[in-house]
Amino acid sequence: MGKLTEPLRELAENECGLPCALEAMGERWSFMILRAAFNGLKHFEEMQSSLGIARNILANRLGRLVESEILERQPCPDDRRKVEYRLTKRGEGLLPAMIALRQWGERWGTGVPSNPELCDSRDRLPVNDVRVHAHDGRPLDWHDLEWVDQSEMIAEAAE
Amino acid sequence: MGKLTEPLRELAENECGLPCALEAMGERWSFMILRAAFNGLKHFEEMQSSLGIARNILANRLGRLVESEILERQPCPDDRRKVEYRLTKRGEGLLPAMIALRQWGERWGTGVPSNPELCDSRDRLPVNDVRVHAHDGRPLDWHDLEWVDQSEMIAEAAE
DNA sequence: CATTTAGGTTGCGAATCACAACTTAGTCGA
DNA sequence: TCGACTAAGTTGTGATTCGCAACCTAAATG
Repeated sequence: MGKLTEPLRELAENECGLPCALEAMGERWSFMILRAAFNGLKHFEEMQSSLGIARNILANRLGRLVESEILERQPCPDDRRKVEYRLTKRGEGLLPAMIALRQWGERWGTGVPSNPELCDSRDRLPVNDVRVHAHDGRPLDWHDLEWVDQSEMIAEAAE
Repeated sequence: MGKLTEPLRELAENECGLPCALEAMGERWSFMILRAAFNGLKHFEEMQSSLGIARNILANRLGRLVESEILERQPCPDDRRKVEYRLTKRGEGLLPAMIALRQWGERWGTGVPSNPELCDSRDRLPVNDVRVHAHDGRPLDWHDLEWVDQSEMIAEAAE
């Protein structure tokens, strides 16, 4: 991933999904709220007391997450005071990013052995570390990566 | 991951690597600076002009990333004005999280087809989507996950 | 020796955060 | 049916942080 010609580097940096992801999830608390949602918390008061976040900030973040369609806001029919915030498919798509971050924090953070551990519910064995994998499943590191212009690939294939 | 008994839920939320990861990477620009580092940018001015970030903010972030030992700050011997910021192993460990975020942004963001594409340099084929995998390699989704208390597992195994 | 470059620092107004108090609508128990 | 309580916010206020521009210092360059 160090082998960039100049025009490619420009593209790689500007036409990248990262800024877009950060626009939705880059603010303080957003990831903590997402984690709470993954852990099954659905209500404002639940999240507020669990996270210890200020109420106005929580209201603002929930609003933004709903706007980004990461959460879905639905008033409860049985108790009309309550509101349910539920993960959308888009929100569920953030699972790998969240777990990768969490695992990094556990690996390189305080060195806590992390208990309870995240497991496959089928066999209750711990999940693998989240990694980048090649097309054929080989795990890849930074130096195995490269930016490839797909239009060039098509041109090459045509030769 | 919704099947938490109350004490387990407490643990899962408080004894979690996520807050620790966010302490290091949760501020605005941190991930963009990390991406720049992965793309081979090493110098202050390079990053500043590439990212369009304010100089004081960049200085502050680089300082924090060095403090967190995600980047390493080394004065260049050949030109003693220059300073090199290099990824540490700890910093490289953030690759999966960054790629996962980037892929999410590409998938759910503007819908841009993302060109150039991140590829395995060995065969120049696009990498897989970053996912959570079980111990045996099966890809897992949110509902396949569960928190397991390892001390309980040991107790169970002893039976 | 004057100019340019690299990597910052400083000052200041604008935006965001955090804490507490208040509000509004709906529920519950007597 | 009425007072107490709960859920989900909103408002006000001070403390932080952000972003921009200008400035600074040491080193290289011509």
